[in-house]
Amino acid sequence: MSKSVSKAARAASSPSSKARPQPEAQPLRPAEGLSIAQVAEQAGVSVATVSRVLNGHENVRPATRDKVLAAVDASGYRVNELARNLRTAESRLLLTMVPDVGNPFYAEIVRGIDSVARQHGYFMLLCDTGADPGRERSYFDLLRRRRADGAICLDPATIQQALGEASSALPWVACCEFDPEMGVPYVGIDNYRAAGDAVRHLLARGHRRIGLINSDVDYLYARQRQQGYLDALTEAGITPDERWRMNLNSLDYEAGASAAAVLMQQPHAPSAIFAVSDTLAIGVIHGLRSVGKRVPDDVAVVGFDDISLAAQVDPPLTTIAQPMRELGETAARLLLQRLANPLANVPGVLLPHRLVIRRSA
Amino acid sequence: MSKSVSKAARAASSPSSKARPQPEAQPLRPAEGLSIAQVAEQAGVSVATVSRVLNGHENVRPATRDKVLAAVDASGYRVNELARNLRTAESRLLLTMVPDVGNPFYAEIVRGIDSVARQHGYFMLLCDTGADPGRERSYFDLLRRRRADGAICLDPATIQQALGEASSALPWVACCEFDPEMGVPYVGIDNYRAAGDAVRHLLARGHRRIGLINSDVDYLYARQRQQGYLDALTEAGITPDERWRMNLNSLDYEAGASAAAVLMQQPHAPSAIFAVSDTLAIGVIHGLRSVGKRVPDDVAVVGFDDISLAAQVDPPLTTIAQPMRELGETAARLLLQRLANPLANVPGVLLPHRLVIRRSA
DNA sequence: CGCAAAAATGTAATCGATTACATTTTTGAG
DNA sequence: CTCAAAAATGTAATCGATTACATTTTTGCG
Repeated sequence: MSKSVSKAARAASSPSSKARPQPEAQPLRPAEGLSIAQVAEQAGVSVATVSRVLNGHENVRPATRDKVLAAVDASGYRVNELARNLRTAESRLLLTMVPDVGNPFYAEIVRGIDSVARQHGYFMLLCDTGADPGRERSYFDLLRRRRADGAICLDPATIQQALGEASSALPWVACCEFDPEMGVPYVGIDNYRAAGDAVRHLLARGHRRIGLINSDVDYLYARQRQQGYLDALTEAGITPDERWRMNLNSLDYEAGASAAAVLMQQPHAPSAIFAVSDTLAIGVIHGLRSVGKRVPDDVAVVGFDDISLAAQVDPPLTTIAQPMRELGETAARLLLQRLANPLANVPGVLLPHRLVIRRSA
Repeated sequence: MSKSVSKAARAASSPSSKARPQPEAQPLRPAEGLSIAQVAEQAGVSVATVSRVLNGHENVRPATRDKVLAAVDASGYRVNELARNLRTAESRLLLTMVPDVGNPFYAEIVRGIDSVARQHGYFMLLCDTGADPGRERSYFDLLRRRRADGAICLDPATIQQALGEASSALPWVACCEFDPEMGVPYVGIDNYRAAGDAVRHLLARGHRRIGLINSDVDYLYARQRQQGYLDALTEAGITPDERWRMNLNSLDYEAGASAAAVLMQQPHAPSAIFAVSDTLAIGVIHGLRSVGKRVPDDVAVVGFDDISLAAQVDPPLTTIAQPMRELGETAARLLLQRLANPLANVPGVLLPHRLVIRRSA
């Protein structure tokens, strides 16, 4: 485990900013596997024929095909995809950038992507962007280095950054966070309307002091949801109070819990809280309980996403359901479309959301 | 989106059992990127020199290095890793097989793997084994096809199958589910002791009717935990009742909820339940509540794993903590060790567990 | 300054597949 | 049976890097 790490290896090179560990003098791994040439010899045909059989081309006589297949079976030959990939100039890998696989919302989207990718013969290269703090070099470089054929980005921070640069020429798709103006294909929901729906539900229940626990307003989705929240209040004749709003830079349970506790310390504390993610909302419920508030009797809570856990907590969470699986599947399909036809302009897609009323509000 | 899928493409070929979509007559994508040769020309040196600069080899005069770097910067050249990988015979990809990324337990392990892999210049190829029902062909074939350099398997079902076959020659590591006899490196915890600890905690609280909600006993870890449970009861002078035990083939919340409901319908229902995963346990709490039982007053619950959510539910979950992050990190390190030195025999590693007492028991 | 050793650079083989194009074999109409 | 067209197969170029080995340049001691 003591590989020497070279100093240079600048630009053009490997993961993030680290230098690529050198193979250390070893005389290139002595090709362990069989090559197509050996199989061809065994079968008494040319490499071209073997390749044709393996790739299911037409124009191979059944007898020949059988000979080849027999040789393949006998030798246990497996295609070397490294070589195939170089020749066909595709990696058959789809890069998926997630801020946090641990967040069940993203996990479910990832499954959607994975399933569509597999159906089309692609595998998924997963990058947990949050895990790597020193992410100077853009992950999109992986595309340029042919590490992946295309990318799906779920991380709002990375998406923002990419939209800022001129990355729109690269084959990628934005998911959940997007800007319709930028010409980058996207999937998402109507965040403005969704947030409005959540707030209107609380208003209908008689709440007038409604808090918002949001993520960083640098993100478009956060601004859209905030605007939906503000407009819904204003339309109901309520002047939003800035002290009801909080912005967090994390979506995990703990963040929600402590934010709720803080919010409740105010003199005119809200009687309802809208959190922009279920993980936050679940933390909020926990935080409220820890300061002696009951949900929904003292404070109502509405979440966002409808992760599978939302129905299991106590009280079951009222939330805005996002079609996570479909978001992932659609993102993958858009990307594949774009790969198949780089010129066609791929549309943006908005999927429907849905208010799921449970007991927390 | 209408790629024709070839019929043949047997053996030796692409993902799972599907045939690889044909490139469809297109005359091989016209090399979009710059090649090292072009950069070499621009810099007025040979390709070898460019390569040496890019890989940080010694013996390059600073002036030359600068020329090359300038040419690289000017041209925006990026290494084609497809070509590099073929030449160096490594994909720099680590395959990670998970039964379900949606399960927070696995998600956290995945992060551990990812972080170590990245530190060593590897990326992670994620396969959600559960997502693909028709997984006839072994995922380990991805190793033989050079799609990945090594694999970490978290899926007990896949591990069992792999241990059955003679896959021990392939560079892979088992995580969480393992058999010390098989010569395959592994990381995990002492399941027998851990389960015993959980049960003994419940015994100490005065419980005598203790239920077990377990996964399929085909899995070693499930058998080990069951044995730990049984022995702990026996040692306390209690004859285990078979009706207190349930085996599920899913670990998700719903499975736990309905199992709990079933368990409570019996005449001599348990006064405590030990579930072998926190997701199950959280479902159990929910299920108990739905049949009118309070936790921990009517029924105590102990979980397993200590996912971050465990502290956030109501009541906070007493559980056996597994060092998830470390499990993942260790698995990755063992694998890298094995890759660096294929001959050395890599040891099995048992990491410590810990009983975390909260309010559910 | 001369010259051997060391350092820098270049040339070309190589990794293992795919496939354009050339060649051979098969087919079947007359 | 003949022969042109169609089908099957083979030959060799190619993808773009890495690197062994050959060659040139630099270094520095006498």
